[in-house]
Amino acid sequence: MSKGTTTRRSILDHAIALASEVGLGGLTIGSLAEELDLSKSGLYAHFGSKEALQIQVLDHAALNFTEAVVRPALKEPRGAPRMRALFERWLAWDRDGVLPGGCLFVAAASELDDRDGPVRERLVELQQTWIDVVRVSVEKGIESGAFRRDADPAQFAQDLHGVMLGFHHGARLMRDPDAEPRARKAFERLLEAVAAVRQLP
Amino acid sequence: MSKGTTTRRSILDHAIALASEVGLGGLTIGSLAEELDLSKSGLYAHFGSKEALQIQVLDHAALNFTEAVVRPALKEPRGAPRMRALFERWLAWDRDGVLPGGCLFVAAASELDDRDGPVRERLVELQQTWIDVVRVSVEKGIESGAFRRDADPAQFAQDLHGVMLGFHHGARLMRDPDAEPRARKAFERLLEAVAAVRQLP
DNA sequence: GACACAATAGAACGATCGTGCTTTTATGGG
DNA sequence: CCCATAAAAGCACGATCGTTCTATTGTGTC
Repeated sequence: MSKGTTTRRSILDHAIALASEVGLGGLTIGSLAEELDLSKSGLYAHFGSKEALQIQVLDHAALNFTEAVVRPALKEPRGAPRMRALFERWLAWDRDGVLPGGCLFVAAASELDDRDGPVRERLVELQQTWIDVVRVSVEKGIESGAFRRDADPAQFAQDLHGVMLGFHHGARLMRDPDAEPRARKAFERLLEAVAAVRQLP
Repeated sequence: MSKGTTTRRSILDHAIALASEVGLGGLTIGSLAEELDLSKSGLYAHFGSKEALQIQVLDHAALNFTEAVVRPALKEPRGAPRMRALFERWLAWDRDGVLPGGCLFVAAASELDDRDGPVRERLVELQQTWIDVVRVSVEKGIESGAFRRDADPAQFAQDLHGVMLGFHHGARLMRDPDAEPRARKAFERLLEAVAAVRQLP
């Protein structure tokens, strides 16, 4: 791997950590360069603009997210186990992942939700694929008979996302130690609502 | 009302609108002054520091929120009607209130959730009183017999907050027109779960 | 209408922002 | 080892940031 790619990756690693705390807009070339013992211009040359840096930060975080949350969860069997893996791995990612400020996308979502431009558009794309992962997982659960035929996958996706955001708010901002068990309880109730009635043997 | 109080209020009105779009950190004295045809120093003199401005912005928004959401809802009868009023009025406040960027506290929460200092502390206080409004409303519902005795008010508060955040994400960032009906459905399910079994006459 | 004082303006400060240009240093294939 | 090229540094730019100071304008009171 060439030198440039190595340092670029190192920059992005630090950048996603920093952005998870101060937001994508709070990211500054100067502070990032200082943290990495690089010159501003040296760092800047890797991206060409702050906007390009922000987009690559989102992409880099999405890659990490896929590896840490999505891919392992999709190896679980369809139905409840897969949903539970998605949920539990997201919890772990937000709670004690590499990002000190928790899930970067939670911060980016409310930061960019009423701004326009390419950064917002990229975030929407990434968030849509995440929503789709959940939605499709529910659909597969229905097909395999684990979930009720009348379950609403899109509804489940929004509900689950709400549980996650409620957890993030309770745990991160309010520092409520009960936020996590409550999130688990809420998740289990969502799951019960879509679970197929067990066939008596 | 003295001149100073008038302009101060006008400043705060514009500031909460601006902050709902760009965040509390994105607020700048310069842009705010320009929008109000004031000099930077003239505006600045009203607050003495940006931190003080941010705190007053939060307080001002909380006052508006109480008037628009909490107070009217608390006039509704205990139980489901009051909960529904809290929820519906919050929806309206986030959807088409005076703030172009939606609920300011949603933006502030994920912006400040891993920063320290007096602004964060003030936000936590305000958010706690909101959470408490929901929690206590459930408790009153239990006392009045409208809700099950084994309902968990704190759990309901976090769940409801999650539904709201899920709606905000779906509607604001994803611009999904189905986010609102889904949020309503999620709310009704929360309500059903705590509703007392109806007594047969 | 004069006078105390509140409200606003004006100008400047050091710092930092994103960005461009030029030069130096490091890398790696022939 | 040479040398084209990649990577990084150095420096400067205009703009804007929050903040402070002093001066000017406005308001309300006896």
